Order: sequence, then C-alpha cells, then structure tokens
Amino acid sequence: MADINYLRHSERPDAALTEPALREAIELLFFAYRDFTGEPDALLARHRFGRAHHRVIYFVGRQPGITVSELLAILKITKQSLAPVLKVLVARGFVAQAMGAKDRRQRHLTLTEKGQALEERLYHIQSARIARAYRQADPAAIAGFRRVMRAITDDPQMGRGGR
Amino acid sequence: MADINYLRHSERPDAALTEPALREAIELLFFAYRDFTGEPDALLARHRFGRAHHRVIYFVGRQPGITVSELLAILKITKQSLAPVLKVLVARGFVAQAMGAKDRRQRHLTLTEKGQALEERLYHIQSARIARAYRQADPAAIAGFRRVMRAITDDPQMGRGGR
DNA sequence: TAATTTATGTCAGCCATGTTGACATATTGC
DNA sequence: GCAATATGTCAACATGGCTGACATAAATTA
Repeated sequence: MADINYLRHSERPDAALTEPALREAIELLFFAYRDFTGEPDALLARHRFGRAHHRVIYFVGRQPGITVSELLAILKITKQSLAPVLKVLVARGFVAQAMGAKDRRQRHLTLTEKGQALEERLYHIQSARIARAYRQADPAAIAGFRRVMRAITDDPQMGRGGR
Repeated sequence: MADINYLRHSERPDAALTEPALREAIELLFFAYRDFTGEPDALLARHRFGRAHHRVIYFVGRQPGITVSELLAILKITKQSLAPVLKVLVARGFVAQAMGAKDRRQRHLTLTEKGQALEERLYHIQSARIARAYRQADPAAIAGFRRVMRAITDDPQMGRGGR
C-alpha cells in the first residue's frame, strides 16, 4: 500500500518520507488552508461575496491593469465561471474595466478605491494570521516553509507576480 | 494600510513581516493548495466524486470507527452537508456504517475494501507530491514547514489524529 | 417512570462556484 | 479579406455548502 513513497533519497531511510510523515503533511495542508480561508469568508459574506470574489480582488489588486485572460490563467478557471463574479464586482463598483490602448479588445482590470479598501481589509485579516505564525518561527523555519510550499506548487513562479 | 503587520517581534525590524513577505505567504498557500488538490480531483471525477467525498474517505480511513459527529467536528461542516456525501459513499460501497456497541445511537464509519483501495490511490497521488517536495528540502526546511503550517492552523492538533 | 438531552437522519429551499458547449462581437494581424 | 484572438453571453448542469424545521431512537437525568 503506497510503498513507493518509502523510496529513499539517498541510501539510508529518510524519516521525512514515511507514510505517517507524509500523511501529516497532507493534513497540515488541509487544516491550514481551511483556517486560513475561514476568517476572510466571514467578511466577504457581509458583502454577499464569496471566495471567488476574493481571489479576483486579490489578483487585480496585485496586478492593476491585468487583462481578463491573464486573470483566467492565474485562477485556472473558465471565463464562464469568472463572468458572473467579475460582473457583480464591476456593477457594485469594486473593480473598473478599461479598454486596452494598444489592443482595444482587451479589458484591463483595476480596483476602484472601494475595491482597494476591501482588499486591504482582507489582506489585513490574512496577513495577521501569517504574521502570527512567522513570529513564532525563526528565519530558518520561515525559509523552510517557503521552500517546501514552492516545491509543492506546480509552477513556483506563481501567476505573474514572479516572486 | 495594514501597517499593523509591520509590528516587530523584538526591537529590530523583521524582514519576514513586511507586506511583500506576507503577500508571498498568502499566495504560496493559494497556489500550493490549488495544485495539491488538482490531481486527486481528476481521479475522484472518474468516480463522480468530489472533494467532499475525498475528505470523508480520508478521515474515515485515518480513524476507522469514527462517528458521524466526530467527522462533522473535523470537517467543520453541517450534518445536512455531510448527509448526501455520506449517503452515496455508503450506497456505492465505499463506506460501511456500524451501530455503536456501547451507544446504539452512534454510527461508526469504516472504509470497505473498495473504499480502502480508493483511499490508497488518492493518498498515493498526494503523498507523491509531498515526497517530491520533501526530497528537495533538507530536514531543517521540513521542520520549518511543519512549524509554520501548524502555527497557521487554529487547532494545531488537527482532528483526532493528534500528531 | 417521565422528561430531557443527544446522535442521527431527512426534507425543503436557497446560494455560490464551478463545468461544457455553443454562439456572438469586435478587433487585430497576416 | 480572412483567420485568429479577446471578450462576452446564454443555457443546462453538478457540486457542495447553508439554514430551518422536524422525526426517531436511545441514553441520561430528574
């Protein structure tokens, strides 16, 4: 049963690659993500927004002027999924659309002041949780966290931010 | 704007608590979780199961004999949300229910052989991703990852496994 | 014993978030 | 002029959550 995961990096057994250790990591991802998204969800609900709106607000805030297709690529969802979310954000004045100067087919998205204000509140909630965790860890632990998280991710450059 | 996050742990400025560093962490969580769940989703879809079924299979597999209310507490969802998911898992022979010996109101859940087989395949997919990441990291980095992930989580003992 | 609490199940209605497929429109580039 | 591109839209559907209300059986408590 899943013995393949007991394969060694070098020749000696590696405690980090045992089934219990790997199951622990699987659970850490589940619980950390669940709790990480729980708090913002409450604020979003007060605006009748969901996690999908949060993601749009976040990435438009990070990359003002991002096009619709760039946003779709980051989120890895279909345009039909994005459409109603974006529509309500524009209709309610959180996101603004501007026609491209060079390519007039494109819609460049930016946050309005109202959108920025909400983004900041959401960022504040989530960054407080991260900051609390980082304060409990030394620099080496933080570096390890970053390294492992990047390695778990398919494309470690993550969207366009390219951090 | 979110200046509170610039608060220091000691007296000197801490590079880990700057806005760029905290935004990086937020994005690491988003992308790592997205990619982590992407692969199992494809296998689950072939059974017409979703992520909710995966979670039930996972935690029943981890704690055979778990009761319905214990499962609800781990997942933090309502019984009305769990009901249809559990129903189809039982109906299609992945999960078995047994009346409690001591308390006959309780339903103790276990995986059938079929359920175990699916759980193993799902575990294999996810553990392979973790193992790949862990192999790229030294023991200190892995320890740092675990420490930060626990600190991000509300209840670091995570469910009943109590790792 | 009687009353209450607990564990579970179920029904109804609602909402958010995703999907595929098909088609429309405007614009760009060859 | 034509094909490709960027975006938008409609329809139908599936999943996975939620609240509220109510039902049943079993355990616990008064």
